[in-house]
Amino acid sequence: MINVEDKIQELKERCAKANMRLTPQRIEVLKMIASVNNHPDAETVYAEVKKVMPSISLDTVYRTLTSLEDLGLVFKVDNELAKTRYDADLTPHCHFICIKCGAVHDIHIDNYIEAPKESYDYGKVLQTNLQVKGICNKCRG
Amino acid sequence: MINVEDKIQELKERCAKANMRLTPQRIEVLKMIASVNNHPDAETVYAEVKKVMPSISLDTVYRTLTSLEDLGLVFKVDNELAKTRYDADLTPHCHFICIKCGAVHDIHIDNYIEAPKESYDYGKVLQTNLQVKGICNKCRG
DNA sequence: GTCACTGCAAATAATTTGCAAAGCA
DNA sequence: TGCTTTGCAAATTATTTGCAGTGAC
Repeated sequence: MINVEDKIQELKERCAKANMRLTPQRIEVLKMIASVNNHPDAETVYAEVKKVMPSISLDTVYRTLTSLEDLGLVFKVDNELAKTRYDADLTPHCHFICIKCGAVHDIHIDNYIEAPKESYDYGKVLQTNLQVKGICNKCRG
Repeated sequence: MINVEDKIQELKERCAKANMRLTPQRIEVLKMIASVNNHPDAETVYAEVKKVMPSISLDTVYRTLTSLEDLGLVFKVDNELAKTRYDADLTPHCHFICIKCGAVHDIHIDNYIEAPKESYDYGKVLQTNLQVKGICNKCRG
């Protein structure tokens, strides 16, 4: 379980470091995401935050989520890329995905990645993919 | 490297089994994806296939990609979900993602997932996530 | 011959952006 | 006070869908 207070503290520090302002909207959005254990989308975050801050707008939620990701406080689940890309290589593999520019690099690994046993409880397993997210050398400058 | 001819053979067999027709559009789209080693998006596939089949339309490419995914011949890279979802848990973890309904389940694992050494050549690593794709029990019926 | 598939055009839905006002540092 | 951020509304962009004609089986 995530400690929400710690998260807010992180936000405070990282905003200061990045010359970004600590607005009540950012606090509420982060608080919401940190306190649920599912993976809400922007609309869900919006609906929930609206309960305690009725004046917030959906586009601020979108912008705030982007800011929080830039600060490294939240991550997208399976959706770093704007456009959907396809791969015909079905063997388990590994991708490095840049969260800035969306570049995808194949990473070749010797040892086979196996799906955890628990996976099979959820349904039929078709593919496993270890994704490593970060900022690529080009975007780091 | 993927053997394109084998892929087309698979397509033939799976179409027959699924009562789907083996159209030249499906053959060309699959041939294209199987023969490149990057991860093209729909627009790129379209541009490339248009060279050998000028009459093909972009929406057929979209529909074909969906069909190929249903047949288990191609997979989406980091984009199974229509809406972007966010997660504030930054510890390496594991998700089961249903390619039909988009449901996301956390999978709890004991052994830490480490990013392959090669990852660090591509840039600064921020997060690792093992994703297991498949069809959840609900969608299997 | 039948029914799935295609191409066209129009619709949809998520996300982004320009701008003026507001508020954190 | 100055510059980042917000809310509003309008725009953008990837993707989807209805429909009539076409072609695989």
